[in-house]
Amino acid sequence: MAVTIRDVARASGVHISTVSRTFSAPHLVNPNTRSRVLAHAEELGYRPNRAARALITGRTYNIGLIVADIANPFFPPLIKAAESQARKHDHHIFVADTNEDAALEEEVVRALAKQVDGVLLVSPRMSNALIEQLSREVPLVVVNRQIAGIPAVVMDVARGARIAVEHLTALGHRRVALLGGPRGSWTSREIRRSAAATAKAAGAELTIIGPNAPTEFGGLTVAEDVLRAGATAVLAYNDLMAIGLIEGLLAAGARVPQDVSVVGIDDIMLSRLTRPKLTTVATPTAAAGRAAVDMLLAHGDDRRTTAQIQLQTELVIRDSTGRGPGPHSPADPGDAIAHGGVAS
Amino acid sequence: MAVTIRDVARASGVHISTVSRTFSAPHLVNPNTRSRVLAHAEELGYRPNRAARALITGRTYNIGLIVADIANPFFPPLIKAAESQARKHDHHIFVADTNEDAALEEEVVRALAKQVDGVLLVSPRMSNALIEQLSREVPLVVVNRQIAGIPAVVMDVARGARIAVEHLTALGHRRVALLGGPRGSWTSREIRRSAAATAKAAGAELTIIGPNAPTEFGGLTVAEDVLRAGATAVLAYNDLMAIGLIEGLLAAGARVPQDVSVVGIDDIMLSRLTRPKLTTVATPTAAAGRAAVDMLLAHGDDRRTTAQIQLQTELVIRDSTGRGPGPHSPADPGDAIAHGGVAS
DNA sequence: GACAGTCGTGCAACCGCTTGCATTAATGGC
DNA sequence: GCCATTAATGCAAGCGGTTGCACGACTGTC
Repeated sequence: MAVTIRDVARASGVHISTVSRTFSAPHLVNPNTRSRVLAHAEELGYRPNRAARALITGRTYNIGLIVADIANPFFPPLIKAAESQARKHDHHIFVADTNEDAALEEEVVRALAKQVDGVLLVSPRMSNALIEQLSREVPLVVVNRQIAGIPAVVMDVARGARIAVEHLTALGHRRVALLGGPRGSWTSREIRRSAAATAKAAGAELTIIGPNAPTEFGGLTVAEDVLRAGATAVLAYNDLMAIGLIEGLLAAGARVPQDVSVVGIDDIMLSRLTRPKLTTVATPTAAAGRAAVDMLLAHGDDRRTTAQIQLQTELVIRDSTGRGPGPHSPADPGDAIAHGGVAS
Repeated sequence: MAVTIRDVARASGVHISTVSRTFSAPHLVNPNTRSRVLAHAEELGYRPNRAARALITGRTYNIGLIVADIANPFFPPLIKAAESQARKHDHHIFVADTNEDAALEEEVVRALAKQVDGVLLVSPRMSNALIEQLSREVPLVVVNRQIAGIPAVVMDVARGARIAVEHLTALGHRRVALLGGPRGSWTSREIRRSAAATAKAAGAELTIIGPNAPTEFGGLTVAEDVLRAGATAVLAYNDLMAIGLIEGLLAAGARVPQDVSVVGIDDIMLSRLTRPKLTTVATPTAAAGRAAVDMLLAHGDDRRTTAQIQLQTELVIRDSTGRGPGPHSPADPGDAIAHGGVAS
């Protein structure tokens, strides 16, 4: 039913190989023949079947992109950037959502493996060992995870967490809570490690709460734990949790930032729109999407690239952080700070 | 390099057709042979190549899903629902983002056509004529558009718009503005038609502003137009625009809802989190995603299904709407209304 | 005018898998 | 004990393309 290369060949009075070359190696066919073939192809509405081509060339011109949860506003800008970058190279993106489920991740990678030229694994939840194994089955670029020998794009969340905690301690906070992310998240571990070190250096106490679901609900449900811990400041694994936490705190009668300061991570669009506006660590998600696609496509050429690139993060101070009970650093004017500005 | 059916056949000492049948028609092969083949397949790590299978069977077990803008929070829940529904039927979803660009939509449909069993076209921007033409090239289910002869899932936004406008006029608003959506949007036309009729019936004046980009920015930039038009109430094409509008109004010194009431459409997650919380028309996006996948898969069986299903919408009254200058209906208690409740 | 070198095209194998048909062996009926 | 069934497997064509190789027709050179 669909029009194939054979139909075009018949109409143009040439062999199928000539039609094939008209599309995949035009310089090899006589300009006259070429235009005749193109005319017939156009007329018949012929479109090369990429899947059939892939069978023999091994190139599908598709890229798989696996995320934990599309509905988490952190991912769409990354997906969008990856998609438009892929399109520039005539590739398409196959997006899959794994519902934060490590087992599903593995299944999806395997299912996609044969129909894509490579897979972008964004914020994976599975183990390093499994990722290494999968990377032997299909070219893989990992985002938000660092594994020796695997090409990766990571955000410098360690620095982000450090600056966020320094911001809080400079404001005079001495009891800080950290809302951990989901189990299996490399980012969450990085944040925890960095926040702990920074808090210690500043002589502040850090209470770790979690792991938690990286959602608004995950933040909402731990509001009581935060209050019970006596924390006056909180760094959340991501903005969604931070926003949920603020809801929970307000519902429990605590004021933000007067009673409790809250810092998120990601700087999703939402963060500018809530009241109070969220102070957060901005991560360059679109840049990460583009970079990951570029790495994957470069990957194809000089086989076994294992480059890893790190993107910078920035603290964006808005309205959800203010002075704590302790002495605050004179360098940091606290609640008199410029709102919405970018620090560091 | 990848292990194929031939490797498994060799290892098991059977013909490739037997291996093939072990996977695609197990009842045709002797249980002993089958388990031997399965054991060798497992050992070698064999996975059937779906693309190769598709070449001959015509079934790819993939579904294309095309949205205007993944970063618009309206879409992710739909995508997520579609994906999990597709997975139940062992299908995968190919997501593409067209950047609100009608020309790109066409290109993407054509590019996907051969690698999917069908395409879900969500909130298309292209013309009906073009959609009809494409539906001859690949099974298509359209979401948020009604075209004779094309299977579709639509939300009853006409009713939603009517109830929203009735809500506003009942509160005493007599000058209502409508922020139109993007050009090419069927939903936008439906809303306009319904809102106009409802306003007329209620003796209110309706000013149409737009078309606009269906984004926060699109709403932000028309805040001045709204004030200039003297409207005391606004119905926006979607929540994102409504939220942007509120920002713009606040920035211009107007209070919401005291000076201007704002109603959105979609009930995206964000709407519960802004201040004031947004009154909006909830659309069943997840249900739409599931329904669309079901229709597409059913489509395959009894060829040429042209069923169209309509999903209901509901007004969710929150904090962005309040009394207007005119007499308000006693049936509607205005700003004393239960917040967050679901009306109608 | 003979020869080497291009250029353009056709031929046929093949990518990994499915499937109609042929073949063989085992089963059962009488 | 013979024939008709049935079950299990092999054979080979083909899905829609790509590509190495061969071949013929032109070029230009001397």
